Amino acid sequence: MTTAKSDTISTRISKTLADRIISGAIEAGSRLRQDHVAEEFGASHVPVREAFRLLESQGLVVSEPRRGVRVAGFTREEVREVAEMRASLEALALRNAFPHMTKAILDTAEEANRAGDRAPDVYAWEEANRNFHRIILAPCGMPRLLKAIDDLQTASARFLFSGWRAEWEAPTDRDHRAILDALRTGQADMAAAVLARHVQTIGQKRPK
Amino acid sequence: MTTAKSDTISTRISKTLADRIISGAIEAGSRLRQDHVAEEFGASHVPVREAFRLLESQGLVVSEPRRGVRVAGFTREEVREVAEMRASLEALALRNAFPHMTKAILDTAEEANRAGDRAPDVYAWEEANRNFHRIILAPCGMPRLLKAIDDLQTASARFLFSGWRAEWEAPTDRDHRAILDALRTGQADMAAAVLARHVQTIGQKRPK
DNA sequence: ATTACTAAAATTATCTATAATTTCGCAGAA
DNA sequence: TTCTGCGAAATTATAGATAATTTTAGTAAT
Repeated sequence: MTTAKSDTISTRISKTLADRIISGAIEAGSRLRQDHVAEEFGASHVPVREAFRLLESQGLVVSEPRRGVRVAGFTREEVREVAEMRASLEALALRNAFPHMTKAILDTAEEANRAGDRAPDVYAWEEANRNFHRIILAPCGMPRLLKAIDDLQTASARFLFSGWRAEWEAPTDRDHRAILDALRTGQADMAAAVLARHVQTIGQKRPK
Repeated sequence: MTTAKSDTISTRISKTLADRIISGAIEAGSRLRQDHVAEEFGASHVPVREAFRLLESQGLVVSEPRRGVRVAGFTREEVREVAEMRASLEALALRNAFPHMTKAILDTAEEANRAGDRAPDVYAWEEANRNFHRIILAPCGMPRLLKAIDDLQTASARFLFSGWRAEWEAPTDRDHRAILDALRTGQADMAAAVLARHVQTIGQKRPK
């Protein structure tokens, strides 16, 4: 949410646009015109083009050679694809994180989980949910994997905010607790299995 | 290898640099200076910057805000990471490709496999190997997944060419045949399991 | 009414120039 | 010798201008 301090103009533009795409402020399929974006941000279009490339690598826009970029659409198929990739990669990350898991980490994760329970709206809930996943996966120490998961989580969030899912229901939190319990009792494979199933359910709710 | 016809200058530059990084012509850790690259390609540095972003998204270079880009290094850890991600994602792709598998596809894969046997050098072998994997995974029809796998295969190829692995030994081909056999006899899970194990062995040879 | 063609407008991609930042080497002090 | 600070050179990042391509709109022909 908070774009933090990001030195270069391209990244600042990129993050702002990403927020808009994820929140649904810019709808899928609409064109992004570099001059207009540049003017809005008071910049030239060179950093805008680089921001577009950033967004492209996250799968938020698609770019055709001389025809500009447009916000990536997401069909039921694409949502399922992202969910399956997340399930696969998050399970992998969790199995690798397991040997480095400490009580402190699990406690922090539990706190993130509670923050989700207290969340007043879907945006706050999404942030807490994302934090929970990040906290339990980060100890794997595999940066490339974590980056990939992060991009997939962004795509998932986009889906979540799109209104396909009317309410963010409670079962997810139950899953989170089940994962923590499994980790606490040393059942790595069980935890990974629950996590994989948990992530996949995200792609199955409310087929529009 | 053949860069094909790629309209924009950035992509042409990007592909050429990618080839050099993969083949080891540019070694890990060395800086890429935009002016020098621009001069070599007879272009300005604007498209060069975009090419850098492309390479960054593939994980071939790392970029620090005002300090330029350098060729991504690969430690034993990173190689293992890529191998595990490949194993996980290729298994997922294969399970999803299975329902769409046809005899024609399997025959084409077998032909790619034979091409690997006939390969005169490691570069030709790598191309045949990559084709084999692509052919059996493409029917899954999940573009984002296939793109991710493709980038990981590129990283693997880099490792293969780096000389860590002295010779590209035969067991891989045996694995390929085992995968084809499992697919032909309808054992999807078996095929996926062999594929996952097969990919992981790539990261375990010759620890320098 | 619909299609095809042409010209104008808008937009993308690139180049050249400029500003800002970092790197590198060297001088001087501890 | 080793560390610190200053200044020049190199390099990155952005701006402004230009060329090339695509889109749009309007007109004429079927």
